[in-house]
Amino acid sequence: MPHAFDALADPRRRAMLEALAVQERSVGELAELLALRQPATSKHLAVLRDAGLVADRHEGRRRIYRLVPEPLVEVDDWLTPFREAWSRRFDALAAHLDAMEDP
Amino acid sequence: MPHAFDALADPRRRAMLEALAVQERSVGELAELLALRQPATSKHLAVLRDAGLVADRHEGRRRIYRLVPEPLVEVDDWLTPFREAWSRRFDALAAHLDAMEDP
DNA sequence: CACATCCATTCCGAAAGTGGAATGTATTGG
DNA sequence: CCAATACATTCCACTTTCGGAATGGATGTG
Repeated sequence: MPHAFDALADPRRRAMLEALAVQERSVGELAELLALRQPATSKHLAVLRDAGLVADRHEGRRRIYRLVPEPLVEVDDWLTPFREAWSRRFDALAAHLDAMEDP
Repeated sequence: MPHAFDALADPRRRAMLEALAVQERSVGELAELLALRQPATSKHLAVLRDAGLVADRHEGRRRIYRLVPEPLVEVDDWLTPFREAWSRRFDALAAHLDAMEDP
């Protein structure tokens, strides 16, 4: 089972997640949205499912995929130690701008 | 030039960024920290550099790498539309727990 | 000026990711 | 029951990625 970061490396898979964040969708709808063929779409969805980022249910002969946001929370948590690093940057920039305004 | 998400897919590169978030380090120090050989370390650093996640400067015959957090801000921004999705989940969970406490 | 150190780069071979075509399976419609 | 629809899966070629070994360049040291 791969990590969420592995699944997020592909831009089409990120686009799938963006689409699923709006509403759940079938494989065919996702394929049309991303201009992908059906097998490629199913394979990308399998990667997302293995990473726990999507889940699916059956509805007639269609398969409806929905977003599972929990792994993205882990990504968000991973970013936490870095937020301090870039807030330091913004603080430095703000101080610099203040110094420019103050003659 | 690859996207930040491509660089983040590898766990060792993520560990490098974590180490560089604490302080800047030379290639040799990173190699020892991650138990990688020097060429492998340099290659991973090249990926991070191409993604704009690190920068380097020369200090004698050593090369010192430092974190460049800006691309991580983009990752953070990408997560924004999803935060609503998982806050909805937490709200639903909280409501559920409230209902359990309330007989 | 040798010689060692620190690192980037190149050249392999192995492994993994990706798309297309074909095939298999379950469900629906006639 | 038979054909069509909606997917998943398998097989195959192609490309990319990755590590190790070897090499080369630049900077110190004696």
